[in-house]
Amino acid sequence: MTLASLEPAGHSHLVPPARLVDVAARAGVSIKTVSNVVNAHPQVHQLTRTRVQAAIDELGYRPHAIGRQLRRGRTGIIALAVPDIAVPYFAELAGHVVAAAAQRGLEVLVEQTNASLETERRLVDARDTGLVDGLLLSPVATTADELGARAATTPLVLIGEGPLPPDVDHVGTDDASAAAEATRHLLSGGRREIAFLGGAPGGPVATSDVRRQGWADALADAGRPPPASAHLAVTSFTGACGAAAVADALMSSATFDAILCASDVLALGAMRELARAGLVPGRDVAVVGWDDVAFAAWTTPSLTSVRPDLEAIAEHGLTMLVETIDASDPRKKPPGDGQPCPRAGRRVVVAHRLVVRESSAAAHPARPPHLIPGGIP
Amino acid sequence: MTLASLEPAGHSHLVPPARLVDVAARAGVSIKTVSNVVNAHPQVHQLTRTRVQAAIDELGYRPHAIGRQLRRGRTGIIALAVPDIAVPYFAELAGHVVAAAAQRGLEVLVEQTNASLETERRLVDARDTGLVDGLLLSPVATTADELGARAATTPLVLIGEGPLPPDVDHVGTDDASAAAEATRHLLSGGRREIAFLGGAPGGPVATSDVRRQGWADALADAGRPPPASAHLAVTSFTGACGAAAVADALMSSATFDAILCASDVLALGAMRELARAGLVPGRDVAVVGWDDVAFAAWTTPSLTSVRPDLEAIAEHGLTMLVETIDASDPRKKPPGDGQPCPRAGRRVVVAHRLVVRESSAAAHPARPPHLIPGGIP
DNA sequence: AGCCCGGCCTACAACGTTGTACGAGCGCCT
DNA sequence: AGGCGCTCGTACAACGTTGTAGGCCGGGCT
Repeated sequence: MTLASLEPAGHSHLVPPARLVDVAARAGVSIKTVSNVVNAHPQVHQLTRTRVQAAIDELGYRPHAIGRQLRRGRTGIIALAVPDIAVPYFAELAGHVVAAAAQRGLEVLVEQTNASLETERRLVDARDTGLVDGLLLSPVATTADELGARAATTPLVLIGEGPLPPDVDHVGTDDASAAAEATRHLLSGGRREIAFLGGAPGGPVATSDVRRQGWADALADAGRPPPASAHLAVTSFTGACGAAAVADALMSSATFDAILCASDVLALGAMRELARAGLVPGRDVAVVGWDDVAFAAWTTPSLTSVRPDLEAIAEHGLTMLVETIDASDPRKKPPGDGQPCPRAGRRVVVAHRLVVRESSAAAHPARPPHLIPGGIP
Repeated sequence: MTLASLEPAGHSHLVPPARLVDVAARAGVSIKTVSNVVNAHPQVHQLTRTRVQAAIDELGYRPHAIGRQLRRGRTGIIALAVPDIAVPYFAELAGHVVAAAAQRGLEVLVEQTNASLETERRLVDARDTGLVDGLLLSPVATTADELGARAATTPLVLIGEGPLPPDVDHVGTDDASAAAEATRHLLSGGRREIAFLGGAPGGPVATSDVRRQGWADALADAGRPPPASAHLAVTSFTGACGAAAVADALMSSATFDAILCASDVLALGAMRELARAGLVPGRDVAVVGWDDVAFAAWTTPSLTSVRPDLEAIAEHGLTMLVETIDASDPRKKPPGDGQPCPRAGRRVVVAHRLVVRESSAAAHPARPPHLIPGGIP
């Protein structure tokens, strides 16, 4: 054994990485035996195993992912497609998806659709085949509609709300119930004129429609169906749009003492605009956000928000996706192929929770809630 | 031509996708000719090209990414490794990286290191070879130190601040200057006791050290070197830690009329704690954040913040990475190999800008700045 | 002694693509 | 008419891995 043979795995980039054939030559066995050692196949004698392992360590051999993928027909990579990874909600979702994927030994490729139909179609059509094993897609409404007709060339699970096609797997929360729950919370706090801030009805952001419906239903149930002026519409889920919509509403002399917002970012913009108009959010106007992103707990006043169980969404979405991938693998024959292929159009509804904070304090408190010491839940 | 041959590319998942050999058979040419058509090689007769293209369209052929990658020795995928993609700063960074990568026809694999040394080492050591062409890494300090010694098996560019090894490419902002600039801004607004809120000195988050130094230097230059009590230390960059550190400082009767924070999230927690203690952020205590993430413009008061040019970081980081990838490709010989390989230890410093908002208003204004109408920049 | 069987290892052939080298056909020039 | 060069297309061999089928060898059985 030479000294050179003992140098650590880290080698200059001029030395090409070791392959199976290199290890095989050094250990004096066939490449298949090395492969068997690497993959912990039992059919290798203990002595041989030790010798091969030594060669592997000496050469710093690492399996080459691409060769392996080509042979196995799997990449171990799934794609996560969201409109914009910089949006806090999608970033937090991605965090959970990446973590859940890592637990399963999968890698996550992030795609940004910019809520563009064309981009989403391209992803679903899987222009380059085989790059990813499956796709986790947060679709805009129109694409979701299409998906029923279009056959996906790659396993697919949808994330989010809206009118979804019946034959594609999907995981999300029950947003209508959540919106109704948030609305009832505001009513029970003595709020009487509750506005809804979100995407325009029938717009590209279907999420808003479902939440808006839950809000309208809850108000109708309470005997106070909302007037048209209580719908505050935005074109995108940004602080600027939230503030602008509230500014418009204040200008048009619409009256409200609470706002249910379709996202925390919108809520933040709304609270800012209220303050700018001399109204104290949480006292004069209650505000409820959606998503419960990290900053919601630390605004002033802190933001009441609907918190979807993102971990469960990631977990169930990934589980379904992996099941579909396994089932669609043409190489592996289904062991018990009796069951009629459960992989079409499953719906998983995960939990949500209304996290109550200062921004939705009961009407007319003794002191402005955002100044009450110890007010943090 | 049968009817079936005209059916669109979207096929059932039971039909295996078309390969080059299928197209070749249908067009009556060799697979290499099909390959030449797909890759737009000029050596194909126009007539043949048309015939092959027809066969491609009829079969809905898409190149198989893995086979291609194996042959070419490239995957077209780069990894972006950040401590936590859910943190707004890293999410926004990722957004720019993904966008810049898409422009270059590259895909981005997101890895979360959880600021763990072990995870970062694993990524740099490239356990599986060949999966990604290169790595964009936002390291914790200790790993960065190691990188000089450890030979990376994959092209590598570092993002961020701190004591970085001299022989690895790096892109970031001049945080010391930015901190000094922010400090001078506070001084010029009449602030006298300026605290710094960030990671503990010498801690794992090297970013804090550089910013802290710039702050301390600026104060020293102004003849007011900061006392030890002006260092507010956190263990992680969360709203909770920011609030707790400020609470501690208020309790210990440290005096300050301004806080320079190492991140916007910390600043948000700090502002909340100030408000809870009855102090109005932006009036009684000025607050400056860092990163200028999306929510900074919409808090109340809106947050003055140091905005690094994330787009430039993504752009330059990716450019360097692609250059290194190209240079380290063993198959392609350097055309003019005269220059001595520029791919080691380059430093790129991108611009930053102090975005002044309400939270750093001048001391003792006539009215609380957060109530001034039209106060939004 | 001959046979079978199980343990251990190897040869071969894919997975789908593309660079290299060469060959067939054709027109043009001498 | 024969040789030359050009255009277009093909055969082959990789890239690195792993499933399948089969081979060799020793021990236990008849």
